[in-house]
Amino acid sequence: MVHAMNETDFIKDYDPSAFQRPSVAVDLVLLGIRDNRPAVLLVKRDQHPHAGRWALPGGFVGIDEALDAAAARVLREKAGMAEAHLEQLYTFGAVDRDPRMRIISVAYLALLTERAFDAALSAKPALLPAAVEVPWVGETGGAVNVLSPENEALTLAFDHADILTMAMLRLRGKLDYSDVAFALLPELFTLRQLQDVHEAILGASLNKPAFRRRQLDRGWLKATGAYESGAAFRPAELYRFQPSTAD
Amino acid sequence: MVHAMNETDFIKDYDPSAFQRPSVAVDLVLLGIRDNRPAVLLVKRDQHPHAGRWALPGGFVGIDEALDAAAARVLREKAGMAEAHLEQLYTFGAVDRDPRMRIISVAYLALLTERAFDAALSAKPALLPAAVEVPWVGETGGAVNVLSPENEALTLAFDHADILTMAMLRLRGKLDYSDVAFALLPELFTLRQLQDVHEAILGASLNKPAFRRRQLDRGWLKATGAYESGAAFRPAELYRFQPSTAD
DNA sequence: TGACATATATGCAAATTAGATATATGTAGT
DNA sequence: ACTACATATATCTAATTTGCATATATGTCA
Repeated sequence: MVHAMNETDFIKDYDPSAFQRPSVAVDLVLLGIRDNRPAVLLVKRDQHPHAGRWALPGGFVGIDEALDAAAARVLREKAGMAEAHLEQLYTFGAVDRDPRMRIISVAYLALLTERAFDAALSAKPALLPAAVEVPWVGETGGAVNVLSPENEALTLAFDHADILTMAMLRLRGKLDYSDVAFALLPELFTLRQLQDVHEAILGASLNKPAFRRRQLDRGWLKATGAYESGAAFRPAELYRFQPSTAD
Repeated sequence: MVHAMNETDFIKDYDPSAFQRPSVAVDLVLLGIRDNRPAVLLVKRDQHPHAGRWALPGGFVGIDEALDAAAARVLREKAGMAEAHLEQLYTFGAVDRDPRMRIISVAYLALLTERAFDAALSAKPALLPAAVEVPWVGETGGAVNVLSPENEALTLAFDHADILTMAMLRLRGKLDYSDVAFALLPELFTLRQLQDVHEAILGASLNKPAFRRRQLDRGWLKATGAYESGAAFRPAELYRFQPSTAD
């Protein structure tokens, strides 16, 4: 970034409220699948607004930091995680979403494998793994319910319930035309595991042969020839996600 | 918004760069269909970065202004338009997207009927109606080409070509599962007009009976019993968009 | 060795979609 | 008034996709 000019020289031409700028933050929906249910990692607020409530981990965007970089940094700092599927979700900019001051929040969706989810919990024991339920309302889904490990309903801080709702609906919407599901699975997985992930996100059960056919026809799955181990019955073949050559 | 506390009391606890905040702007993709092709309204930059280039109309977000409100204001001020379908698109936050200073831009997609598009042009003659082409690349689409009325290729200012590209791809993606197409049509329209809009956005031609069936089965169309006039052949029935009762 | 649980494969009916074709209905010209 | 014409609208059939049931395969474990 070029800071050669004196900012004030031109800011006034463009931005009458240049010295009353909103702050910009990123908030992360750290999503994984646990026990075949969607789960998010939350942090407990210990300060003024909504103190004691659970919230999405977030942080302010540095003046010389790209949005994606800020999201990656929060992922690193708050979840101790080097990498994860990270995609921008939506930007929340209601004036009073934070009672302290004007904060515009760019929400990101981070998809974690079960391993990564648990690793984050170990690295940051203060994180709460909360189950997420998305009721079926009018063909898509309604506002989410967030449940603590003890199955208590949680009220999230700020507008974080809205953010989480949007994350879940977005995930549902993208599920069958994109490759997001694979971000929730380990390198090698069985078709059953893939179906479990889909069912967890959709909150519905799917027809097995049809699901299998669709997935295989997609051309994204590469059979490894290896099989799962430890099963008390016939083991399933392990597949690997391989983005199609055309894309 | 509550400004009761002195901001500096708590900002420092949360934001180490509190006094070096990015500016937040909104940029609008004002999109309509002209001559069965997608078109956007652009403004000419007369100042420093990218002076002379065409850009998306935009404006800074006021400290006490919601993001959606800022977008609506820009729509009003820059396009002289009271209302239009307005939806948030994506937030662009690369550090060097503006060489002057750090500006995070929340892009909005505004869908205009042909009438509204022309009205904006009359109200603000400085606006340029530019045609947009989205080449088919790998199943979805590639970077857009923007053409002036004289068919010259235009290079947009800043990262506005990226914004426009995302707008077009988003529109394509939503076209057949959402009701966006109706935002581009007048109150009353024929099935042919609806199909024309779809074809313009997809950049492909569709099968007529199949399209007709799908649209009618959706339950969003209400036949009026009235027919178009002025056609030199059999006039088509006029339909009205009626959101389904379930949603 | 056989019960068992699940993976995998196959088959078929139902539903959806694509495409072609036929029919209807307005305008415009003679 | 009649006919050509262009397009709307309706109908029909084949192809494709999907849902679901059933059959077969293959591992563990008692």
